[in-house]
Amino acid sequence: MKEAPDIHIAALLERIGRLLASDAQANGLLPVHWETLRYLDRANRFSMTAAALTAYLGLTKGTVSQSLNSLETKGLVRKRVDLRDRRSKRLSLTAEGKALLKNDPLLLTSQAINALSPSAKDALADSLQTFLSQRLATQDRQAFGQCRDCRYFARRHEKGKPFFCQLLQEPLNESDSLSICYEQQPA
Amino acid sequence: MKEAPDIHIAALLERIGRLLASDAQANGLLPVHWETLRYLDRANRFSMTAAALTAYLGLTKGTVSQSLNSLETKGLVRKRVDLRDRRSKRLSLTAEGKALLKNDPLLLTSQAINALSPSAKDALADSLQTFLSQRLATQDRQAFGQCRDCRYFARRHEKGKPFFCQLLQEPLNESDSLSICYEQQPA
DNA sequence: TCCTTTGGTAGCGAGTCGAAACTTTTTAGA
DNA sequence: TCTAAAAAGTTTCGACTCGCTACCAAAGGA
Repeated sequence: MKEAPDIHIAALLERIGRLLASDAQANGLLPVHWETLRYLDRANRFSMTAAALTAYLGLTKGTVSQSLNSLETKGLVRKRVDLRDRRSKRLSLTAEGKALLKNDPLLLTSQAINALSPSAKDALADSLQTFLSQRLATQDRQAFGQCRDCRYFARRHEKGKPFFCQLLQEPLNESDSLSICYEQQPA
Repeated sequence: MKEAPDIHIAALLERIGRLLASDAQANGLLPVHWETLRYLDRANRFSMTAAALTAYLGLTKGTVSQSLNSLETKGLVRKRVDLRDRRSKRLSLTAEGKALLKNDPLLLTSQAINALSPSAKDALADSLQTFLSQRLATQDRQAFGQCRDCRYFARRHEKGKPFFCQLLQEPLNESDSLSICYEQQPA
């Protein structure tokens, strides 16, 4: 590996992407379904909507609506109307949905990662994260980073709800601070 | 980035894969079409068949057959029956197909890669290559590596055709040695 | 009040994709 | 040599994604 032209790395990323996508056709679910379940598992309460999911996946509203219908029919996702904004519906994983994530085909991929050396892993994670941010920024798409890395994230030093979102004016707990957020803007 | 758990890296890879796939819907072509054009551009003469492409993409024969028909109708790919083995058809890119590769959406990705430091690039290429080989091996799938990295690759020190394939008993030139091959087995 | 924006749905058409059945050609075995 | 199995591709079918357009209802301004 004496040379590493950019186009070669790009081709590797694309090829690996396809490989993972074809692995993801497990348990009768399609790749986009797995992505949806993972998103709902990791997103905070402000981001559990079809609109946020649409932005995350980079698809159109109609497509996402259909996928969610399919997942709801399968009993993996639940939709409830938001009482504050009655246009919106709040999404959540059902117990079945959460259970299914234990069989996430991504765990297979995770094992192949395990074969890398610790330093290679760190470097890989760094590079991929940088690349992803870069790529999303050039398309004016949200980063969906962790809450705690957001410019609106503040510490209040209170028990139970030690953090605070200055954008939504909402208290945050430890778990919130680790979730990914639709509104997140890197500090 | 103090921690880099395997599952996190796996999720990054999957997310980036989807991102690239949605970019790849350019020029009216679908992601799998671009992958096909790129494959035919990089494969050696022993690997320009639907069967090899099927193994490369990890899809079924039927699906690939349909994709190729679509590309042939668009005038990007040509099919000709192989005179030695009349079951087989030899694929090739048309002039239009080669020209279209100049607009490969992968070039966009390539630019985002460019933002990384040289050392990060090298590390990234290494890690991705290792990961890909690992992943393909566990599924008993071919590596599709470069001809010159194959255990059947030999040097003959003759002009014009300086190399030789000990598996297919065929002379190879410089260009052959750089192509990816269906039969390739890492040395 | 009117008008725009936002969140979501419904229907359409194109096309992937897997599965299975099928044709033709090649190869291996008795 | 005859025959059976394997290999290369094609075709058809059904399920589903995905973009697109049109649509509806709620929210927010001017």
